[in-house]
Amino acid sequence: MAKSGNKSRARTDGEATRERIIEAAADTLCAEGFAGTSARSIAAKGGFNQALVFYHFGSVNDLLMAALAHVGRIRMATYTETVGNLDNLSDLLSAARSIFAEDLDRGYMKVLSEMISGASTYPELGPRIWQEIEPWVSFTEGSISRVIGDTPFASVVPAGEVAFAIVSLYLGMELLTQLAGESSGVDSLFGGLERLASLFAPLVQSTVPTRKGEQQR
Amino acid sequence: MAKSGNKSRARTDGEATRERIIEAAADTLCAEGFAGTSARSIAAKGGFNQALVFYHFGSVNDLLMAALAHVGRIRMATYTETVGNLDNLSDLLSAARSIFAEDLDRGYMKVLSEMISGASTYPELGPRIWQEIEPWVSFTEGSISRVIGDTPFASVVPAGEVAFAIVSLYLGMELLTQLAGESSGVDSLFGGLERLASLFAPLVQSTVPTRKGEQQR
DNA sequence: GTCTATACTTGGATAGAC
DNA sequence: GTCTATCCAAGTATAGAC
Repeated sequence: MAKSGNKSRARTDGEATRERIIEAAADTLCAEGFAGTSARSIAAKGGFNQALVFYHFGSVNDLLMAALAHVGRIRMATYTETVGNLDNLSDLLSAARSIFAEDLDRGYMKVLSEMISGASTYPELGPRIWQEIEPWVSFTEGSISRVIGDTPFASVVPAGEVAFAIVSLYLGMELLTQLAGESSGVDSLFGGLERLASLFAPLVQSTVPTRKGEQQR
Repeated sequence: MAKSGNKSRARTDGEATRERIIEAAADTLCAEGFAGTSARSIAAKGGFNQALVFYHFGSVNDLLMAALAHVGRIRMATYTETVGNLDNLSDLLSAARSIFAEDLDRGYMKVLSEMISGASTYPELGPRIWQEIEPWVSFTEGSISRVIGDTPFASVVPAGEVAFAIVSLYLGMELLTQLAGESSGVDSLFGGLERLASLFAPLVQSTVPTRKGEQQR
C-alpha cells in the first residue's frame, strides 16, 4: 500500500461513487421513465446526495448518457460472445430470443428506449444516442450476413436495412410490450419465426448441416 | 345579444377553443417531446392562456390523451378508406408505404410515440394509450388476413402476432428514424419488401389474378 | 369562457462548510 | 469528495376578476 495514500484512496472512492451513480441512474430510468428521472430522484434511489450528480457528471443528461454507454458496454461484451459467430438461422433466432428476454429482464432496453424518448425534448442527445445504437445495427447486420452470406438470399436481402428494421422492431416491441403487458405475445412471435425458419432451412442451409450433431427440426 | 344567443355562442366558442387546445397539444408533443410538453408550452404554442388547459381538460395528461384520441380518429378515418379492402400484398405494401410517409409527415406517429414514452413516467396512461393502439393492431391483423386468407400461408402465419410485430416495427422505425435522420433508409426498406413480395406473388396469388376480386366473405 | 395573479412543488445548478 | 443550504427557473393547479 503506502503510496500517496490520500490521492489514490480518494480516486478509488470517486470511481466507486461514479459507478453507484451510474447504476442508480439506470435504475431510475427504468423505474420512473425519462421525465421522472431527476438528479433528486436518482440520488434518492442510490442513497447519495443530489449534488454529486453535478460534481461527477456536470449535468443530469450527461449522467444519463454515461449510463446508456455503460449499459451498452455490458451488453456488447455479453452478446458478442453469445452470437458472435453463429452462422445458421435457427441458432441465431433462439439466441435473439434469449437476448430479448435478458434485455427485457435487466431493463437494458428500457434504458435505451427512455433515452430515445428523452431525445425529443433534448435534441442534442439524438446524435449521441444514435452513436450508441449504431454499433448494434452493425452487429446485427454482421450476424445476418453471416447467416445468409452464401445463400441465394444474399443478393435479394439488403442486410443493412434489415438490420435497421430488426433493431427498430426490437425497440418497438419493448415499448408496446411494456404498455400492454404482453410479454407472452413476443415469445410466441419468436416461436412463429422459428417455425418459419425451419421451413426455409433447406434454402438457407447451403453448407453441410452437421453442427455438433444438432439437426434442424 | 339575446340570452339564448349567448349560451349557444359560448358553447360554440368553447368547442372551438377545445379544438385549438388539442391541436396545440399535438403540435407541442411533436416539437418538444413529452417531457417538454407542459400546460405553459402548449399555451404558448397555441396563443392562449395556460389556465384554459385545466378548465377544459382538468389536467395536462388528460389533454394529451384527448389529443392522442383525436389523432387516432383522424387516422382511422383516412386509412380505413385507403386500405380498408385491399386484398393483395403488393397493393397493401405500397399503401403501407404511403401511410408511413403521411404519418411521419403529419407527426401522427410522433404524438403516439411521445405518449408512449410518457407512460413510463405516468403508468396510469399505459392502459389508456394501449386502448388507442389496440384498434390499429386489429386493423393490421384484418389487412393481413385479407391478403393471406386463402393462401397456404394462412396456416403458418399467426396474423395477430404479425400484426403486433408490424405495429411495433412501425413505432420503432419512427423513433430511430427521428434519431438518426434516416428517412431514406425506411423508404428503401419498403422497396426491398416490395421486391420480395413480387417474388412471392405466385404463392400468395391463389385466386385468379384479376385485380378487382372482392369475392371474399 | 377566458384572463391575471398567485400558492405550492419540483428540479437544475452552485457555493461553501466539512 | 461529499454534504448542507440555497437560489432560481419552470411546472401544476386554483381563486377570483372580467
